[in-house]
Amino acid sequence: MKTPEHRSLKEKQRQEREDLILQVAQDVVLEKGYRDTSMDEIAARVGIAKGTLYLHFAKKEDLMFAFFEREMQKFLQAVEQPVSTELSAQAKLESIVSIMHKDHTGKRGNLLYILFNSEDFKITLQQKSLDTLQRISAKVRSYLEEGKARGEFDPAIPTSIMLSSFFSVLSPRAHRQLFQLEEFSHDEVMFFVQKIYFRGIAKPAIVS
Amino acid sequence: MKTPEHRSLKEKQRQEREDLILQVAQDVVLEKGYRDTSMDEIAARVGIAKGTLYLHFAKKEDLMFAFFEREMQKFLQAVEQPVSTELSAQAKLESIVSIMHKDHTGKRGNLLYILFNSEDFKITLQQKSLDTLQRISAKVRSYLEEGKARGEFDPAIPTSIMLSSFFSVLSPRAHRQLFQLEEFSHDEVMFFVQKIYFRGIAKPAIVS
Amino acid sequence: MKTPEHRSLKEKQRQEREDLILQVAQDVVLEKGYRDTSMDEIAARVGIAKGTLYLHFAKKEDLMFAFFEREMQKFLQAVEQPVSTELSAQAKLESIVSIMHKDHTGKRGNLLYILFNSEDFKITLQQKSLDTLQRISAKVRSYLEEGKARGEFDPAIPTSIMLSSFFSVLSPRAHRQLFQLEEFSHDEVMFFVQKIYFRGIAKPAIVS
Amino acid sequence: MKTPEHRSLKEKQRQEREDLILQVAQDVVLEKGYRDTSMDEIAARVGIAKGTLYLHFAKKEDLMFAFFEREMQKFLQAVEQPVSTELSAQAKLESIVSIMHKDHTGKRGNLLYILFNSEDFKITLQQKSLDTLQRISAKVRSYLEEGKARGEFDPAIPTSIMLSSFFSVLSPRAHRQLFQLEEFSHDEVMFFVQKIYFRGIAKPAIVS
DNA sequence: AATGAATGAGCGTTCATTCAT
DNA sequence: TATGAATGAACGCTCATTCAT
Repeated sequence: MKTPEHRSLKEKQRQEREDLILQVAQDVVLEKGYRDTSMDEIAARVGIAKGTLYLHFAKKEDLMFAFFEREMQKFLQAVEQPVSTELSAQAKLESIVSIMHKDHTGKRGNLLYILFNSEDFKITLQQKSLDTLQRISAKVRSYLEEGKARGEFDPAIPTSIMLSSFFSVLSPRAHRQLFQLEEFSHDEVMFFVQKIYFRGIAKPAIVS
Repeated sequence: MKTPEHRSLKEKQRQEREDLILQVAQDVVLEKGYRDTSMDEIAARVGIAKGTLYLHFAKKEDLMFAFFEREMQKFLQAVEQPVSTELSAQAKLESIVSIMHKDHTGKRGNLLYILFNSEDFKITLQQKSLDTLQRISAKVRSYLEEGKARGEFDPAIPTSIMLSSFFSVLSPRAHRQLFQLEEFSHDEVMFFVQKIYFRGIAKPAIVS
Repeated sequence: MKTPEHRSLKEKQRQEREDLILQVAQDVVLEKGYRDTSMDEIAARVGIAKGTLYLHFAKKEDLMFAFFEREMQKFLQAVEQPVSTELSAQAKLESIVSIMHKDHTGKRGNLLYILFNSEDFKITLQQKSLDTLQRISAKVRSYLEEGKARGEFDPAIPTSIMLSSFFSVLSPRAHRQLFQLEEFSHDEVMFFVQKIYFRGIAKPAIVS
Repeated sequence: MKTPEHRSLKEKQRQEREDLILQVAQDVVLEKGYRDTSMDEIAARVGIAKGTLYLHFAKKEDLMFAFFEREMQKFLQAVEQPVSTELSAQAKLESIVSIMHKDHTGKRGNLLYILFNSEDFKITLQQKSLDTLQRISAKVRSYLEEGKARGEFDPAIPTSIMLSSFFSVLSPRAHRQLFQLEEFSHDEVMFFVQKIYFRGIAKPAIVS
């Protein structure tokens, strides 16, 4: 007899397993990269048969994409969280940076980076909607524009270039070597990097 | 009869072929990425047999590494070129940036990026000496220190963090999307990015 | 409480489901062929779990064989239907041809053909009794003999060869290309094919 | 040093191996059918590595198609051999039948039949040109038309239907059971089958 | 030294069959 | 009894590497 309890138990177990698969996949991808991560190895590490993997994800790419999308969605949600309009544009952007760096081990950032740059995965990424990524970009862009309008940021610098620089210099991946060296704490690094970035885009004082 | 001349002639030919192989490998990797570059294709494009490739490089990774190393050496030589000591630290760093971007198509930058991030190659790279990369870093670091000493750059920001930011925000790859969109020219982009970076690390004017 | 009624009710339901499975299997095999018919799809279309399929048929081949056998039985029954003895042998054979072609879409004929020629199924077919097929053959053979005895058919042609020719030229599958082209109607095609066949085996007029 | 002799020796060996592969493939397909013939098994039986198979044929289908096309080409050539115009249409068609039955074991006929009817292979066949098949058909059709014009065959029967019947009743496959039973010799069977067919399509004597 | 045919481990994916529930 | 999640052997195909010539 099927009761809702049964169903939800099954569903819960299924979800747990799916999470485990994604977790293991993440580990392997971090170790070996996208191409060298085989479905065999993921299955073996999870402790299930290869076929079982395919009950959860129809293709290798789907597995990887599931992870990627899940993370990006979390990011998007955090980014689109309503923020007090009284905050400065810089403060709003800093809150986004802090979301990006929430994961202290940097695992997530590394993983997204690997997937984002993987030769094969790029195709999947293009096929599937880039919507989430674009919405994230759009939010950052809107804060940059707002900062310009408010006189915080230099209107002479194109917003696109500010945006591109934002993601390149403030992403967790960019400074992973520093984090590993442990010369500085994660927070210290980010404090200085943000200092550099926000000074860099700041509206220059008027020199008479 | 084997004479030294013979030997060196042979040796010269061998060297030339090796260069050709590396050149071709570069082209193919740029077109297809690391994993989709097959030894077959390299051999075919060079016009030699696949076996001959293996007389020069025992493994695919070795070939790629040789190539990577060669590019880094070129870069290092350019970077270590003596520069007029009268130049500002910023000017010296800008000349390094211009070396990084010398190649307008971004070929070299892309290539190094692909290899540097390539999944299997990472391991090779870690095993082999990172000496060349470190010497390049050291040079940039020395200019940064010099800038601090001269009062150009903010001594409050750790040099390591300046260095890490330098490579993340000023590398050709970082802004490849902008280059592709062709909203801005390559030079425009680099002009603004450098503006951001150097303002970002500049010694702040004393506020009384 | 298990009563005979219960048993037979259950048994009846079981039988109904088995028929449904066979019916569905037929549809899928016709659409996709033997090998591309998966147990998954059959179960899904029937609306039962895959495991349940295996309570009825231990192997895929068994299911297919059951189905094959059922069709052949239907055919045999039709063929063995008593016929007026006054009919000519040719008329009797023509009624068998019309049974073979009864189904205008050629469904049954196609199906038997697919199974009969299907690669893996061949083996099963050989292992299981070919009894039904032989009884059908025997009936046709008896009509051919009868026709010879009556002076309708040429006694100089061995009956085996007439039989073999009967099934090869009069089977629905043989002329499927013609049916598809729709240059001729199904009935037209069969009219002419039978004309060819029966003229071919007819007792020749005595040439003085 | 490469001499023409070397090349041609290599080429000869290659050709021999290719023939061997096709031979083995034929055996396996005859035993197991198209789908159940695995590249692994072919390689194992030939005594080469699986990869080597792919040096000769890029896809499983290509291997099968190579065989199919080769046989059909042979057939076409024989069929298009110039024939004395003085021969009757029937004699011309009989010579085609004798070509079809040249292979006494019937192996070739069976193989072509299996391929021609294989669910997967059909696609390949449709993609590749059906030119050869059509040219063979065209030849037979032209002889049938000729026979009608000459008063040999019945003009009341559509040529398409004669053609379809020709291939269904006169193909080696149609009577394979008879050949196996060895009740009659191959030639006897064909003698009678042709008798049936040609009588069947003959122009009827005028009945006054 | 140079060749390129041959190798075979490895890949992603499928699906008939099993079995704990 | 009925389920459907889990299995794992098998498939077609690729390609870095080897080795007889």
